[in-house]
Amino acid sequence: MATIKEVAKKANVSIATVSRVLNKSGKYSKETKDRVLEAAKSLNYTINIGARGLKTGKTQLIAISIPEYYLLQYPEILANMIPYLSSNGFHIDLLINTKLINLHKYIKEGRYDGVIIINPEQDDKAIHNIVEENIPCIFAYKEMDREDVNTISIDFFQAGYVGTKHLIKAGHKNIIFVGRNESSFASKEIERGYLFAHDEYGIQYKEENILRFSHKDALDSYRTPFEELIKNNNPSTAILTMDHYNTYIILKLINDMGLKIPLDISVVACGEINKLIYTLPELTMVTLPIEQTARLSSEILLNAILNNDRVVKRVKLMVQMMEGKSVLKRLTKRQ
Amino acid sequence: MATIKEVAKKANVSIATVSRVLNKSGKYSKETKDRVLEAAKSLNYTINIGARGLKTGKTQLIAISIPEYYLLQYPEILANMIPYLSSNGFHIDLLINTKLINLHKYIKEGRYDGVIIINPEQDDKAIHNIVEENIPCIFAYKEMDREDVNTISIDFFQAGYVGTKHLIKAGHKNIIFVGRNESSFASKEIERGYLFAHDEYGIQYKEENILRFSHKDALDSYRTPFEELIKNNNPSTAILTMDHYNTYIILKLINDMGLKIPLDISVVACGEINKLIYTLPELTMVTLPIEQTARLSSEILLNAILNNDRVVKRVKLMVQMMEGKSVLKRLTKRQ
DNA sequence: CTGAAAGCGCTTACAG
DNA sequence: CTGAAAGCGCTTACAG
Repeated sequence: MATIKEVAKKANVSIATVSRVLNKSGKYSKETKDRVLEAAKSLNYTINIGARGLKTGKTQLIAISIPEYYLLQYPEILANMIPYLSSNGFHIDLLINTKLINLHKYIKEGRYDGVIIINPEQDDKAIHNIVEENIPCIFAYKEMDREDVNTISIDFFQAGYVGTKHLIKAGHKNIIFVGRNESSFASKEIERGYLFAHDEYGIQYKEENILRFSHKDALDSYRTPFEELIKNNNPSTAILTMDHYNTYIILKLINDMGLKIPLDISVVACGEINKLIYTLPELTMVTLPIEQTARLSSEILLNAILNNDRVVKRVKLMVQMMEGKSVLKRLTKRQ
Repeated sequence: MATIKEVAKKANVSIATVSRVLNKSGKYSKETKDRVLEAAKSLNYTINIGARGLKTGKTQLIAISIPEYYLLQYPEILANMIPYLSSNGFHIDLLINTKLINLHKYIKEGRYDGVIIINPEQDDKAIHNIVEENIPCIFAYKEMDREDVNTISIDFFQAGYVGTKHLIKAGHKNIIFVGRNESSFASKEIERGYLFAHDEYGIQYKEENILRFSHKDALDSYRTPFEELIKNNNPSTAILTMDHYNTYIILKLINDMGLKIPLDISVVACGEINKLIYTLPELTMVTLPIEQTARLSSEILLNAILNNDRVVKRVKLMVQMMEGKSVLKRLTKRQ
C-alpha cells in the first residue's frame, strides 16, 4: 500500500502538497495537481483513513445498532439506510443486539461520526451517557421520553386505533388482539390504540382477548391459547395482529382449525405492506411506513453530521389503512 | 476522551507502561498495574483504535459485502455472522450492493482485517485484485472458479436434483421449474440439478417449462407466463421452486387460478426452512443450510485472522429433503 | 503556490 | 521492571 510519502517523492513535491491536492484544499498549481494525481494513480495510492482520522477526528463511520429480531423481521430497514449513507462516503458499523453500554464505549472510543439506534431497549443510564457524548444520534422506531434526542418513529398507536375502529365499524365487538410481550414498544402502542377504540365506541374490552407472544415463540406456543379463545362460549369474530410474523402464524392456525376468512372470522393486520401482500386471502391491513422511517432516519443523521445541525428532530410517521378481503361486515342488531 | 497520556500522568508512569498494562504485554509490577488500571478507570479511558491501527496495522474491522436482494431474502445470514464476530472483538463494516472494485479499494486502504463476500457478482478482475491483497477473505454462497480462494457454498445442484427426482419418482413428468435469471448462481445450479434428474430418468425436459424471473419482478410479472404454462394443452402436474419468495408467489397464483395443492398440482420448494413452514399447505421442500453457511463462513474467517491460517478452505454444504403434503403420488401407467 | 514541522494517540524495540 | 524515543500516515497552521 503506497503512502503519501511515496506519492510525494514520485511527484517531486512535499507530502503537504500531496495532501492539499488530494483533498482539494488550499492552493496549488495546475501542473502540480496533474503530477500529483498521476503519481497517486500510478502508485495505486489510497488514503489510510485511520491516519486521517487521527488528525481530523472524523472517521467516516456510522454505527447502526439493531436488535436481532428487528433485523430478521425488517431487513429493508438496513437496505434503506446503508446504500444512502454509503453513497455519501460513510461506512457502516453494524451492531446486532449490542448493549447500549457497549455502544456508549465505542462512541467514546471516537469510532463514529454518527449513530442510529433502532428500537433501543430501555436503559436510561446508557442512553443518557450516549446523549452526553454529543455526537449526531438518531433513535428510530421507538419514541424516547427525553425531549432532547432525535426520535424518528411510527404512529403505532394510530395503527391500533384505526385497525380496531375498522373492525368495530364493521360490526365486530369481540376482537382479539395478537401482540407481543411487554418489551415491544410497537405492540404496547398498538394495544393502546386497540383499547382506545373500544373506549370510544363504548365497548367493554376483555383482558382475555389480548394475546401476547415473544418473538422467540414458534407456532406451537400460539396454538393452545389461540384455539381456546376461539372455542370458548362467546367466540370472537375478529382479530387484529400487530406484525407480519404474528399474522402468518394466525392465518395458519385459523386454517388448521378449518375456519374461513372472513366468513368465520375477520382479520386486520398491522405491518409492512410488502410482507403481507402474498398472504391468502388478501388482507385488510394497516400499513406501517417501515422503509420511509429508515430513509428519513438516515437523511436526518446525515444532515446533522454534514451541516452540523443540532436542532432536535422529533418525528412520528403516519400509518395507512388498506382494505382487502379479510373483514366481514356484520349486520348490527338493534338493541 | 481521555488519552493514554493523561492516564500516564495520573498514574505517574510513562505512556509506554500504560500501553503495556492495558495490552497485557511485556513486564510490569503489580503495583504499577493497579495504579494504571485505576487511573484508566477513573478517567474513563478508552483506546483510540485509529491510532492503534496506525501502529499495528490491525483494525479489528471485518467487511461483509452482501447484495441487497440477499439481505432482504436472508437477513439471518447477518444474524448468524455478526454477533459471533462481535463477541470476538471485531466490528463489522456492512456493505450493501457495493461493487467489488470499490471493495478492493477499501481493502487497499487497510480498513479491514478480513472480508466476507456474499454471493459476489462475477467480476474476475476485481476478484483477482482482492485475492492479491492477501488478507483473509471468504467467498460465500457461490462457488468460485478459482482454486486459491476460500469458498463456503451450498450444494444447490443437489437441491435441484433431489427435488426434481422426488417429483419424478412420484410419477410426474411435466415439471415446471420456477427459477431466477442468469445472474443467480443458486438458480443456475438448481436448474442444472433439475435437468440432470430428467436425464437420469430418461425424461425429455421442455425448455418452456423453465420460467425465470428477476428478484425485482413482482406478482404481476409472474402471472401471465405461469398461467399460460398451466393452461396449455399438455398441462404440468408439478412445480419446483427455487426460493421462498418464488414459492409465495406461485402459491398465490395457484390459489388465484382455483387450483388445489396437491390434488391439481404438486409443489416442491427449495429454500430456507423457517421461511417455508408457515405456508399453506405444508410444503415438501429441499431445505438449504443458509444459517449454517453463515456460521461456518465467520468461523473460518476468524480462524484465518486469529491463527494466521492460510490453508485454502473449499466447502459445499449439504441440502436436505423434507416431506410435506404438497406432492401427489400419481400412478404411473404401464407402457 | 509550496515546504518544513508539529502533532494526532498509540506501540514497541532499545537501553538501562 | 520502566522510560525516552522513533514512527505509523496523515493534516494544517505557519512561514516564505
